[in-house]
Amino acid sequence: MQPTSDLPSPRPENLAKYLPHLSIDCCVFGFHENQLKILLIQWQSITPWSLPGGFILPNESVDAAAKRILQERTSLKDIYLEQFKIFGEVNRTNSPENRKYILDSDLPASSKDWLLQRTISLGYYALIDFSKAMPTTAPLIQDCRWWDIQEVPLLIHDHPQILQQARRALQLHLLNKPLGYNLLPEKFTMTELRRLYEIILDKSIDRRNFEKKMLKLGILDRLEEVKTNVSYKAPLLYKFNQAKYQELLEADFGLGF
Amino acid sequence: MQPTSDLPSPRPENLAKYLPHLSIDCCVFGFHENQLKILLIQWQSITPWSLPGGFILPNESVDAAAKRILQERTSLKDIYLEQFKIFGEVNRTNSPENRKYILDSDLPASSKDWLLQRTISLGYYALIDFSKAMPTTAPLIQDCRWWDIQEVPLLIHDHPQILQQARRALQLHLLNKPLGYNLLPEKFTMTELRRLYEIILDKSIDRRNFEKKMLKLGILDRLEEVKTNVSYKAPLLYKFNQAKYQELLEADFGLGF
DNA sequence: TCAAAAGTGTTCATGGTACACCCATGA
DNA sequence: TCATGGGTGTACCATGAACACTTTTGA
Repeated sequence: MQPTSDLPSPRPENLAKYLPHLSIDCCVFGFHENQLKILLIQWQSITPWSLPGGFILPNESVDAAAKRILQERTSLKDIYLEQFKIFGEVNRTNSPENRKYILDSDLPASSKDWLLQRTISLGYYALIDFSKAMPTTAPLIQDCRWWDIQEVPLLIHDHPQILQQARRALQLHLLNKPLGYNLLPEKFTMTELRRLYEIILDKSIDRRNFEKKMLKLGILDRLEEVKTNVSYKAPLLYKFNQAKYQELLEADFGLGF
Repeated sequence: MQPTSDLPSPRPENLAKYLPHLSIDCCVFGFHENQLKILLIQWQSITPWSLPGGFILPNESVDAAAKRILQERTSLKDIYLEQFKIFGEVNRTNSPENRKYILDSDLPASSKDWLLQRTISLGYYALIDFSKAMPTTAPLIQDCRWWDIQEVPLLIHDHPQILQQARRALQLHLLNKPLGYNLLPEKFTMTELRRLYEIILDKSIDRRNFEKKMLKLGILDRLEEVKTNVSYKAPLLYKFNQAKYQELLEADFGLGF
C-alpha cells in the first residue's frame, strides 16, 4: 500500500526552482471504519512526522500546486481542497532541531540553504475518499500513511497548530455547507454519514433526528439497495444528489447542527 | 482628511527588501451614515483604484505586515484583521495595462523588475471604526479615501474578485460570530447596529425581532443614555459587553440571521 | 402639527429535541 | 436465539417570523 511514486516528485538538487519563502501544507482527511483519518508523511526516519506538503512552481497557480502535491501523495486527481489559513510567523520552521535535520540531510548545499530560509505556509485541507487513495512515498519521503485523528504522532514545526486549525475549519465547513461527498464512498448508509458528522463535531447526534434533517436537506437519494454482509438488519444505502449538493455547497450559508 | 503620512512607508528604491512574489491586499470596511464603506487607494492618477496593500519584510510575520500596512493607511493601531483567502493565479497581475503602469512609472528599474514578478496576494479584511481612521497617503500613493460599497470605482488586477470574496467572508463572519465592535463607535443605537447587519447581509431585518435576538445574545449593555439631537424620539444607546462578546467570538459557532 | 423613527408583545409556523418499539440479519 | 444496529413517528419545546399602535422629538 505504499509504493514508491513514479510521478514526478521534488528532486533534491532542484528546490531552488520553486518560489522561495513559500510552502503548502495539507491536512488530508479521510474516513474509514468510523474513524477520521489523516495522511502524514515522514521525511527521514529520524524526523518527526509532518503534514504532506510541497512548494509552488513559478508558473503554477497556488491551487494547482496544492493539487499536484496531493496527487503525488495519493495518486488521486480531482481532490476537494480548501485553503483555510496562512501560517506566517517568522520563526515557525526555525527551530534548532529543524536546522539540524536539514543540515544533516543528504541534500546539496544549495537546497539546504533554500530550506533554511524563512517560510510562510499556506494551509489547505483536503477531503478524499479513503478507499481510493494510495498513500505514496517518493525519493525524499520515507513514509506516507494514514493515522487515526486521535493518535497522531509528534509533528514537526507548527504542524500541530495547523492540524488543529484545519479541524476547526472542517467543523465550520460542516456547519455551513454540506459535507461527505468527498469523504464517503459512492454508496453509504445513513449511519456512516452520521458517524462522520459525529466524529468531526466530536459529539453524538440523535439517530432519528439526523436522518430527518439530512433527508429534508434534499442532498440524499435513497437507493433501492441495502448494505449486505452485516450481522444486523441490512441498512439502506444512499448516495448524494449531485445537483442539490452542489447548490447548497455554493449557497454556503445556513446548515448547522 | 488626507494628510501625507509621516510614518515609514515603502520607498521606491527599496522594494527588493520585501519577500518576493508576495503581497498583502486588505479590504478595509468601515461604517458611516448607514453605509458600508471601503478604503481604497490610487497609486497614480492614471491607474485604476486598488485595495490598500503592501509587502512583507523578511523578519516580520504576515499578520504583522498586514497590521503595519493598514496602520500606514489609517493611523490606527489595533486593527481587527482576518485573513480570508489567497489569490494565487499565475497571471493575476500580469495584464498589459499593469505592465504599462509599472514601466511608465518613476520607479527605478530594479523596483520595476520586482513589481513585474508573478505575485501571490494574501487577502485580509479589516473592520475599523470609520470615525477614528485617518485615510493617509504616502509618497507612492496619490490618493486614499473611503468609498461607498455600492459605488466602488474600477479596480485593478483581480481586486474586484478580492473585494467580492471579502464581502462573502464578512457575511460568513456575521453568521458565525458577533460583529460590530470594530465597526461602530463605542456607543450606538440598536438601529445603527441593525443597519450594519442589513447592509452586510443585503437584506432587511425586522426591527423588533432583531432587538430581541441581539439582547438575548447578551453581548449588549443598555446605557442610561439616549442619543440626542435627532428629530424623532430619542433612541437608547448601547455598548458591547466585552466579556460576552469576546466569548462568542472565540466560540465561533452558531449565531445566524 | 407633522414627519420620522423609537419602543414594545403576541400569535403562529417551523424546526429542534427527546424518546421507544419492533424488525432483520449473521453469528 | 441472541446481539447488534436498522427503521420509524409523536409530543413538546424553543426559536424565528410576521405584524401595529402609541410615543417622543425637532423642525
